Amino acid sequence: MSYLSIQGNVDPRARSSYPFLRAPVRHANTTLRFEREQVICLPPDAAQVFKIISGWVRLVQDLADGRRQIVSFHGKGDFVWCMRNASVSICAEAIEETLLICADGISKEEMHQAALQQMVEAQKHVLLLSQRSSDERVASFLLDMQRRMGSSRIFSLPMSRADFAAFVGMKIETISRCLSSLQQRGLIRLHGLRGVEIPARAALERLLQ
Amino acid sequence: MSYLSIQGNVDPRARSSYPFLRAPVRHANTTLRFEREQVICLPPDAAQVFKIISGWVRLVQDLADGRRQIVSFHGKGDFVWCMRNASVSICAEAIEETLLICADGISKEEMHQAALQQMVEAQKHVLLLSQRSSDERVASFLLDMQRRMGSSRIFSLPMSRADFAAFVGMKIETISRCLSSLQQRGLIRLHGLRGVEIPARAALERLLQ
DNA sequence: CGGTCCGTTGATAGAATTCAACGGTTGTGG
DNA sequence: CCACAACCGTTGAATTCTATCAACGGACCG
Repeated sequence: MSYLSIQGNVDPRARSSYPFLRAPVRHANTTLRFEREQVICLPPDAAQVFKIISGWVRLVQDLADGRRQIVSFHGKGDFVWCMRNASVSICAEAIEETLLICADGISKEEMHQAALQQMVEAQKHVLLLSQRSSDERVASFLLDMQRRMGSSRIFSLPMSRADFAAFVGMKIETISRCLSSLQQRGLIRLHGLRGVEIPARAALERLLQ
Repeated sequence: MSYLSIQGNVDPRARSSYPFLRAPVRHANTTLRFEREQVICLPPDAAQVFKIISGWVRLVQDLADGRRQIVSFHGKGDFVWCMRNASVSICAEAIEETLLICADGISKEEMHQAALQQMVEAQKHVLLLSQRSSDERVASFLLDMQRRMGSSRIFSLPMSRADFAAFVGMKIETISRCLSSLQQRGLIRLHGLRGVEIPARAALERLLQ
C-alpha cells in the first residue's frame, strides 16, 4: 500500500489505509460511487448538488486548530449540496460506500423544499446543542437515527464514535459514558461497536420530556 | 395600567409594562411600527416576509419548559421570515421600536440570497455553540454586533443580557463574568449597561485564533 | 421616595473534559 | 494462518468549566 505524500499539515486520514484523494467510480452517466472516508468532489461540469442512492455521507466543517464540526449526516434519498462561502466551507465525505447521482435535473420546487428542510434541521440542531444535556443529546441522536434507519428496534449506526461526538458537540469519552449509562438504565442495549437496540422508544423519548 | 388576564402558564412579558398582544401601528400602505417587546404578527393577507427599516428584532423559539432559545437577531436592512413547521415554531419579536415593510414584492433572487445567508449564519451559530468556550462565544458575539452596528469603536448593544445569554446558549451570570473578565484583561470596556467599547479589534479577534 | 427589574459578584454544586490506562477489534505482513 | 501493530471504544480519577443559589447595588418607573 503506497501513501500519498503531503506537505505541511498532514490530514490524519491521509495516513490511514484510505488515501482520501481519489476519483469516484463512474457507473452510469450520472451515478458515482465513493468509498469509505472519501471526500466527495463532483466533476466540475456537474451542478454541485447530488442525491444519495445508498450509503451515508457526512457534512464536515474543519477548524483551523484541527477540531472538526459535523454539520449533518445524510442517507438514502437525501439531497446534499456543498456550501462554500467567504465565512464557511463545508465538505461532504462518505462514511461508508456510497452511491449517488449528480442532480442537475432537480426541479426548483424540489430544491426549495430540501433547502427549507435543511434550515429546519439546522434550527433543531442549534436547540440540541444549546439546551440539551449530554444524555439528552445522545438519546435524541439515537432516536433520530433509528427513525432514519427505518424505525426497526435494532439498527446499526453508520458512523464511528468520533463522528457521533463531532456532531453532538461532545467528546467521545462522554458519548461512551452516556451510552453506558443509558444501557444500565435499561433504555438501550448495545450490540457490538455499532449496533443499538431501543427496547421501548417511548421510555427513551421521555428523557426529552 | 391594566393587565391582560391569561390562564395557565403566564408569559412573563404579560406581567411587564408592555402587554404583548397589540396591533402594530400602520404608517403607510406597507410600513408597520412595532414597539419594544411586541410580538411581530403580520396581517394575514401579507406575505410572511418583511424587511427591517430601523430597529432590532429577535427570532425566538420557546420551549415547553419555559426556556427560550434566541435563533438570531436582525437589524436595519435584514430580511426576516417566520418559519413554522411541524417540528419548529419560531416567532419574531421587536426588542426596541422597529419599523418594517411587508415585503410582498421582493424578487426571487433577493429572497434566495437572503435564505442562503440565513443558512450560513445558522451554520456559524452551530459552530459557536458546539466548539467555543464561554469567553470565545462572548467575544465572537461582540465582534459580530460591532460589525453590524457599523464597526464604530463604541457601540450600544440593542438587547438585554437575558437575550444575549439566550442567543449564545449561556446563563446571564456567565455572560456577566465573561464581560468582566474581558474588561479586566483590557480587551473591552463597558459603558453603562448596554455600551461596549472595543479598543483594539485585533486583540479581541486573537481570542478566536 | 419606594418598589421592581436588571446586572454584577461570591460561594458552592454539578457537569463535561482531560489525562491515563486498558481490552477488544481490525487489518497487515510474515 | 498467526502474530503484531494500529485503531477504536470503554472506564477511572482528577481537573476545569459552567450553572445554580444567594446577596447586593444601581437604574428605571410609578
